[in-house]
Parts: sequence; C-alpha cells; structure tokens
Amino acid sequence: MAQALGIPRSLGEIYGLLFATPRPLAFQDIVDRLGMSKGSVSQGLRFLRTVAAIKPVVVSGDRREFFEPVVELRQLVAGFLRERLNPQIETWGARAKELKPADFSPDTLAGDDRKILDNRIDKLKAWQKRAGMVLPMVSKLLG
Amino acid sequence: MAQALGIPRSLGEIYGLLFATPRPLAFQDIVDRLGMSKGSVSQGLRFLRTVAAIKPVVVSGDRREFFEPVVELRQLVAGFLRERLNPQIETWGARAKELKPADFSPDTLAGDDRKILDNRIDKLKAWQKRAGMVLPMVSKLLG
DNA sequence: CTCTGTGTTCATTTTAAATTGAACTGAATG
DNA sequence: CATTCAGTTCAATTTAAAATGAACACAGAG
Repeated sequence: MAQALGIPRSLGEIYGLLFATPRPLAFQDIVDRLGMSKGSVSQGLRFLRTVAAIKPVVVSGDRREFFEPVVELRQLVAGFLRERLNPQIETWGARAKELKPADFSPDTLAGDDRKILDNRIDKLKAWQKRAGMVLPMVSKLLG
Repeated sequence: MAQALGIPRSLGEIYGLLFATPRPLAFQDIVDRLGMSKGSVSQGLRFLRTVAAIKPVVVSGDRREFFEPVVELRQLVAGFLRERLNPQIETWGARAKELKPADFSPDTLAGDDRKILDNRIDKLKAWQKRAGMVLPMVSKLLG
C-alpha cells in the first residue's frame, strides 16, 4: 500500500508492525523487531505522526513513548491528502491562476494556435478548481 | 503535478511540453526541445500512452508519429487509477482476503489481544472493499 | 551534578530509480 | 537490396532518495 502512495518501504513496515501488534509499541521495540536503525525509526515515526497514521500513547509508570496505529481509513486518507497532496495542488494552483496566455508562447501566433492555447490555460484552471472540490469529498466518501 | 503523483520529472516535462504547444509534436521535436536522450523520450512516451495521457496523431505525408496531450481531467485520472493505483490495490486486496487471524500472530494470545487483532483484520478487508467502490466514483466526480 | 535511558539530528553511505547512449529493429525511399 | 530515417531496447552510468550510525540533546533517577 505504501508503495502505491509513493511512500518509503520503511514507513510501511513501521505502520504494518504497529497494525499487526495488539499492544502499543515503544521506539526501541520497533527498532528491535524490524532490525532498523534508530535514525530511520525516528524519522519514520515523525512522518507517520504528521500524517496522523499513528498516535502516541502514554503508559503510566514507563517514561518511554508508545505508539498505536490509526485504523480509520478516513483519518488515514484525510491525513495523506492534507499533508501530501493538498500542499502540492495549492502551489501549482496558485501558479496556474497567474498564468497569462503570453507565458505559453511569447511571440505572436496564428489565430488557431492562439485559441488552442487559451483553451488549454482554461482547462488548467478548471482542473485546479475541480481538484479543490473533489478531494475533500473523497475523504468523506471513505469515512 | 507529476511529483505529487510520484511520477518522474521527465514524464511531467514531456506532457508539459505537449500541453504548452498548440500543434502535435513528433518524437524528435521532443528530444530537441527538452534536450533529453532518445531513450528517455521513448520510454516516457510509452508510459504516457499506456496511461492515456497523450494520444498519437497521424500527419499525412509524414511518416513520423506525432503526439498531442489528452486534456480531459477525467481521462487523465481514469488512466492513472487504472494503470497505477488499481493494480496495487487489487494485489493487496487479494492478499487481505486470504488473511487468517493466525497469520498475525501464530501463538496463543490473551482474549483481549485476540479480539483486537480480529478487529484489525476486519478493518483491513473493509478498506479494500471501500477503495474498490470509491475509486471509480472519483473518476466520475472529476469528469 | 552526574549518569543512564530515550530519542533526535545530520553528514555519510547505501540502495533504488531514472537517464543516457550505443547497438539494434524495421519500415519507407531510391 | 542498400541506405536513410524513426524509434526501441537494454546494459552502464548518473542522480536522487532512503538508511545508517555516531554525535548530540534532554529528561529523570540517584
């Protein structure tokens, strides 16, 4: 699954381990079970936390930090869209809005070509708008 | 945009060039304009064709093959889902279906833990089902 | 304070992915 | 049929991404 989303294998492994373990695991548990370096696990956990794919759990009488997986598809998808897809879409959306026909081709063009390019620019702006509307709906549908 | 979808930059460049050009372009045009190797362009065009992001155009009296971009968002999304996401989802879906509780943890477990794991397996299967239903709807919504 | 256990940071190394380019296929041209 | 043109293939190279591990914080215990 991670692969399909363009996410490193190690993150998938960490999430998978948490998913397949009924009890929350601590940092060192993960390092040991996966035979992975502390650095990787640290970075992996940070990413998984920022996309809200895992949540920290406090175990009283133990100063270590434990983690358990978020298993609600909706939350997983929402986190992914928010942290990964939306930022990208917003930056290219902002740039698309500023596009002027001349940016596509500085010199003068035959009327036909001009029309085709104007149309393409419109399409681009429409894409952006549509994406902005649909992505939130996707989260809802999956919830 | 390509980046957001985990697609190599060069493919984005080829598509972008076609998109920003009112007339169809031939293989060699792309090589020249992008300063890219023939190998890359060849592979890039192949990929873009299989996801139906570009379409070949015949120009009579010219034996070269020309290409123009597909600009309908729906077609682009559908192609991407079909070629990239669906195959992955299907393979992990098939494996999820075969999952037996014992696969998660071979030895006996406390009742609580057993219940949690059974629940996780159910979740996994539910994800798969939901993904299978929602993805086609996404194409429709974007169309 | 100092020491131990937990976890983070980041420069280096490793691994994986993308790109190149030379050799090749195959179809049209003469 | 040779020869050029159009594009493909694939081993080798380059480039980018991810993993490592040593050095570093920082909090709590003694």
